[in-house]
Amino acid sequence: MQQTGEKLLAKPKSQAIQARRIRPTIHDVAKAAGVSIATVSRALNSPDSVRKELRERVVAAADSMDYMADSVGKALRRQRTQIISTMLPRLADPLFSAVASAIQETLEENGYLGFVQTSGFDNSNLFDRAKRLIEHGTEGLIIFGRIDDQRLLDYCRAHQLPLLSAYSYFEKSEVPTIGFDNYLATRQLVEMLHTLGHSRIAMISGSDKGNDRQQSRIRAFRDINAELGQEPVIEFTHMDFDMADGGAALRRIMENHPETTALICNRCVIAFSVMVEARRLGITVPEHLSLTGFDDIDYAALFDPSLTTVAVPSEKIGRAAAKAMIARLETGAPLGSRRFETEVILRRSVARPRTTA
Amino acid sequence: MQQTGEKLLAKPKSQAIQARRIRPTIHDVAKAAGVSIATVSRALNSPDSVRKELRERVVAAADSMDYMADSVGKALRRQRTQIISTMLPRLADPLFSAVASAIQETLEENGYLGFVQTSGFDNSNLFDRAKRLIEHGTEGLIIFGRIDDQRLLDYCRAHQLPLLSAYSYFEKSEVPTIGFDNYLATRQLVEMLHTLGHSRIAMISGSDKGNDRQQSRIRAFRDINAELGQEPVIEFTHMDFDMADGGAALRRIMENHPETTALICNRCVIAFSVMVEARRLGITVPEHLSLTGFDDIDYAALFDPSLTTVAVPSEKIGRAAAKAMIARLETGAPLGSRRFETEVILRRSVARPRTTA
DNA sequence: CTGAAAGCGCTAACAC
DNA sequence: GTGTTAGCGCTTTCAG
Repeated sequence: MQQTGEKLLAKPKSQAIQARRIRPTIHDVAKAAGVSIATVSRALNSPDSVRKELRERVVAAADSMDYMADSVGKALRRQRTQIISTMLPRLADPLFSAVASAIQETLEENGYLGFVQTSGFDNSNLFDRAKRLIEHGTEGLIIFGRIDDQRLLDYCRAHQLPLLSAYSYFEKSEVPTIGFDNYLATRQLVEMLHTLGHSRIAMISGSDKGNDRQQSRIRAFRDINAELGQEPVIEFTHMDFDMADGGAALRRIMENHPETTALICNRCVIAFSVMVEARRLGITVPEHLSLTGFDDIDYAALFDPSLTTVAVPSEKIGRAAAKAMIARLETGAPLGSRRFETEVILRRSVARPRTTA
Repeated sequence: MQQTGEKLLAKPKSQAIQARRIRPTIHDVAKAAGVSIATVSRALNSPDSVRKELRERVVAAADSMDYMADSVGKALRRQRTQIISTMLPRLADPLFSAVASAIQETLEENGYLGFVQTSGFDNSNLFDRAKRLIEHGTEGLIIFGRIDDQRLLDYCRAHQLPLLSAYSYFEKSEVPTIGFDNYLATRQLVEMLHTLGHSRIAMISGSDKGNDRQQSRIRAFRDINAELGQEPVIEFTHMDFDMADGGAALRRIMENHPETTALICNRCVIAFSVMVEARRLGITVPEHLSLTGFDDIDYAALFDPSLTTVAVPSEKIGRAAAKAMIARLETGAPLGSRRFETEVILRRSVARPRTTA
């Protein structure tokens, strides 16, 4: 390596231990091409600023040894990592993985890379998991759902780390939100059922602890019931962890509220497991009981009967979130909120209420 | 900052431009605690080597400013990033996201972090996508399925980048493989159908280009047919991209080979879309046609009729792959291959063949 | 158009 | 037990 005489003194000792350099560095390329490391850097990053002949020599040398500039060194020097990380409840779930996929794709298209971190469904304790992402150079953080962790909010504000909440939209929010209005969407769903003639509607929700989606959907349902002077029928599952738990909730509802004609499940997976149990119990869907899901994951249309759901533009939301974060990082333009529309997709799992009973 | 007099000359110029340091560095902590940066590093990384009083001062200072050691600087110095990356066909798919999830969890538990990169189903062109991961400091690479990209193999060998193929197991392989034997599993599945009395079996496969899973399953099916002196009936879908494409394959089979009594779908999603089409065509499953999937994703049990599949221990494979890679990185012990067992899960979508026809 | 050198944040010799 | 300092790989002034 071309070092000054002084530095050569210290060199051999430490370096000689390692057998052979695992990955070529800019120095190796410079040596091979007979130029300085500065020229290598320029030839590779801003080719126009280097004389053709030299440039070609550098490129040839770099190619011959499969040189890839080390992003770690680059990041340290440039003080930019181009890493945008995402936190979501789980990865092994069609909904979350669809969002994650859209985000990752968008990042990739724009030369970014991202860590994906799972956090469970409770958004009130995100900081410790976010920490690892931040330590590793995360320049922007996208969180699935509302951020209920004050520590994380404080940290990001104090250290100017761009933070974005994706999937749920909130009119007023300390942090920009890109997503849809869960409250509104649920109201639309219930109104659709009302229009069909259902007046005895029950809800099965996932745990609402630290989960703004469930909270908003429950609130919408309670509000509607209150407006009608009805007592809301809500059962909770722990479907988040156990695929089969929706069945138990269905049994509780059918026992305590046999007059129920329509059942709103706050996640598609809940609806699927309810369907299985309904089949087992001989409850026909939709003849005896109408059933709805939420999020319209691909499988909703494949089940028999096909499942009525609220279609959420998850991919669009994911892309929008990633794009917004990239724009923020590139131009410094402040992040803005954005509301997406949802649509009730009426499928075979919903029909007019049974007349008997 | 405590620098020697010389260096201070160059300092103020460049630093003064930036308003305020976004994220505190080890120098900030050192200054606040009135110690050297070395002591900060020691107090945080090997607390025992620092006098209690000083240690507490350092920790207090660090906490007060939310100090997090920058992994970029750390990685550059230590020449370790603790990043293990994964490449898989897609993310928005229950199978792949289950594997990704298991890998990510295992990494996290062990203080590692990982990038997840999607590559599509064709494993013959992985290098360019892997490049970005390698550039960003990936120390070990886990690839879903057999690696058919010679460039990637060459690169990893030349630069000693640990490489692991997960999900598919191969007896002989340049690269260690952790997974199951697709050929064997398919043979088991077909034999089960034979035992039940099926002799006219067809297969619907996904594209087999660069996809060892499909290739092995097709080969097993061809071999069995050859042993029986039968002409194999195989249709291809492009389900990889279009959820509804399984239906067209079913129609082709029912038209050209109406004698078929059992249908092997090489992925669960194919089977689901076939089920939908069968319903539409009035073909009853399993009475008229037995149906099998592969991979046993959670949804297989929820469909009506529930789907017979080959259960693959995807999570175990993911965890094993991640653990093996970590062990390789920590101890230097060479990566080994490992074969997992699969099991045919007989569910309602399979019955004895219809006697008429 | 090219090279020398500084320095990003950190750890680990080395010196005391 | 603590401080000083070199240097990981890179980009980018600054000279020439």
